Amino acid sequence: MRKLDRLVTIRDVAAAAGVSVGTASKALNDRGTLRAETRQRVRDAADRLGFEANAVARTLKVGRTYTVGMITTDSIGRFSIPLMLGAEDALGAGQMSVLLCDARDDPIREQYYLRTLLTRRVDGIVVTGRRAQARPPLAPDLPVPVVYAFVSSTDPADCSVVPDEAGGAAKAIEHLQAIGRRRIVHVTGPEHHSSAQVRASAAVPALVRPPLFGEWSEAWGRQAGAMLLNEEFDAVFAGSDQIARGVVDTLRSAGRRVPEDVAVIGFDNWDVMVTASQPPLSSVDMDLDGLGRAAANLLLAAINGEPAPGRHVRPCRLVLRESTAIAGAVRLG
Amino acid sequence: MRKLDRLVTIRDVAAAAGVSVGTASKALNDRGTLRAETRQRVRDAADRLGFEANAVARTLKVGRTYTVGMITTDSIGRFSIPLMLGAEDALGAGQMSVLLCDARDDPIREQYYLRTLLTRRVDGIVVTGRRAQARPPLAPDLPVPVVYAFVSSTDPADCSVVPDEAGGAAKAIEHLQAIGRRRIVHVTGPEHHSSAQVRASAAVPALVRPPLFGEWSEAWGRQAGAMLLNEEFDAVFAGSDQIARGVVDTLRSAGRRVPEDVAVIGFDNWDVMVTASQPPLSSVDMDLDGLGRAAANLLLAAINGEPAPGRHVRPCRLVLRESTAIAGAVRLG
DNA sequence: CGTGGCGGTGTGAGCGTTAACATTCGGAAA
DNA sequence: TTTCCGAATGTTAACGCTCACACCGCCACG
Repeated sequence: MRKLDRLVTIRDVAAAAGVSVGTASKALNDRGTLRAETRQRVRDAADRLGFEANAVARTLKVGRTYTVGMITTDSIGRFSIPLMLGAEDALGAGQMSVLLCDARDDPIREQYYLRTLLTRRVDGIVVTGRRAQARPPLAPDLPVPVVYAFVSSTDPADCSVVPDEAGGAAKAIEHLQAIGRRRIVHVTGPEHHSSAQVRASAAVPALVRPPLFGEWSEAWGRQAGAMLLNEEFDAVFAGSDQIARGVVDTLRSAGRRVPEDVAVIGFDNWDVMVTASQPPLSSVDMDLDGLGRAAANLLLAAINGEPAPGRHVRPCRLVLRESTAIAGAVRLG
Repeated sequence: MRKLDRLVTIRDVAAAAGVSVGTASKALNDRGTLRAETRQRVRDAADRLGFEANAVARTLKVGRTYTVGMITTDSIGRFSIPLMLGAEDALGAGQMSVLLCDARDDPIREQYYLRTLLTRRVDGIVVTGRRAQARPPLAPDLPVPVVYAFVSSTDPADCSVVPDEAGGAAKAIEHLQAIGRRRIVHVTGPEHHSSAQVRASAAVPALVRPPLFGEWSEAWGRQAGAMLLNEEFDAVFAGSDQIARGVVDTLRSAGRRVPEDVAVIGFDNWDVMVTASQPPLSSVDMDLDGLGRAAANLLLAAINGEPAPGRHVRPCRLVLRESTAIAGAVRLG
């Protein structure tokens, strides 16, 4: 009796327990008034038959899928992952499942996925990923709430949650100043990239020379380091950990000591870079995991009828390591 | 008329087109025999009303969800991502959507997700992630096919698809020998990790000294490099790109030239490491993307009633860069 | 002129579940 | 004894869609 050719339904359970489907439903969902003995009998039958309620049928009846779509605009990369995980975690706690869609920055793919998600009647959508600039809204007048995480929508009425990159940069600068550095330089990514711009703008009042814009790579960090060698400076604020590492490598092989001669702070707090660098890098952490979690919670709230439109800015955290550890200074992490 | 308080259903479309629901269904799905004019009229009505077929209802009727679950056993990391993307891509081409589950190597979470997926009536499940060893099956007697990607199941009857790590290691060794190196050393990850073991075993016949087991980190690479400095060798096969980079850094700062004095090959072909290293690293590529894609296709086949049980081994590719580029030798990618 | 066949369309059951409503039955109150 | 109430359970109509089948003309053929 254990094995059927089809999956076991609530009717099978009801029959096995000698009750009607309605009663079985009540017993399994703790609704209505039932004798404790009956309830138990139904549950035993369900266990015995290996019954798993069909979420599809339930969905059709009650109108909610308890599923959200997650569209990543850039190809899923180093930034999307913590975001996704944070979001997935927060959503899972809310009994939500996540449909994964990798749109690869291709508008056609994105629209295709959007239709798929709507067809599947997701309760909401979170859009994540890195972008050089804010992105246009997914589509106008969607029947479900949408939250943008890390990327922000160009429509200020959309709900976006983003890190306070300017604030993070400011923290980095302040720390460098706090350990006595006055001649700070900034080397970062491409000027057309809004992250590079925002971080640079926050840093510029404290800089001893104009920011060096380039790429987000270690190679560029090395190159910039070499360019700086005949200038006078005692601190580098880098736009990314990779850049920072490149800079550090060049400086050290040119005989400069880090942090004694030059203190260095990176950005992203990417474990691989930050710990492998010699010395380990102080860095600005955007708390992408928390960002994903926050986005998920905003989405859950919106689904429950309490939308929070607008740009939500979350603080960055400065993580200190040896690359800014001067004698007597605090050292963390 | 455009906006209803509820989503527009096929009845609305049928009514608007002046036909019955059955006819509307046929028109929208290209079934049965219909007058071209009728078909068009229905479609126009559907477009006009913004109709999106309810996949949930269809699923309930036809019994297939066109959804698969993807469970990552380790927390989603550097290895899972290309796997996931490859799988997602291949599945998407088969009209399948992917439910993402991050089990974080926690059996409780894994079972929870498994139940969720079964409840949602997924058509199949792919299990991905890195593991020190083969993992036990998800559960016995699942009603849907399961494919393990990268990890393999301890049950040989399960369908797993894994990279030919031994073959990859052999390729690395052969290449080193082909460029004339005879005194090869191997430094790799922890001995209890099956990847380290397998790769080392394949390399050991060609080695000039026993493999150095340690960690999967750059720091260990540096440490091992230092340990090797007073030995005689002309090539290093590293168990990972991070280790390789650590080794290279140490060797170079000790005055050894790479590749002239010592040729170095890494493993994983992780872009960030491989290109940032100086010189860029030759490396063994496990083609994780292809692995994910293959896993997805095996799953699709199994769903369509053509299971391919057993361990499927896929070849690795050697990617050559400057760290093994001796004068006159071929240089790629 | 009757009949069969076929193109075109409508009808209705059913997928598995839930929830509103109906029914039954025992016991307490009148 | 009748009546009524409430606890316990049964019945059934949805949810939106598809598919097998029924139906209805019309034309061709015998």
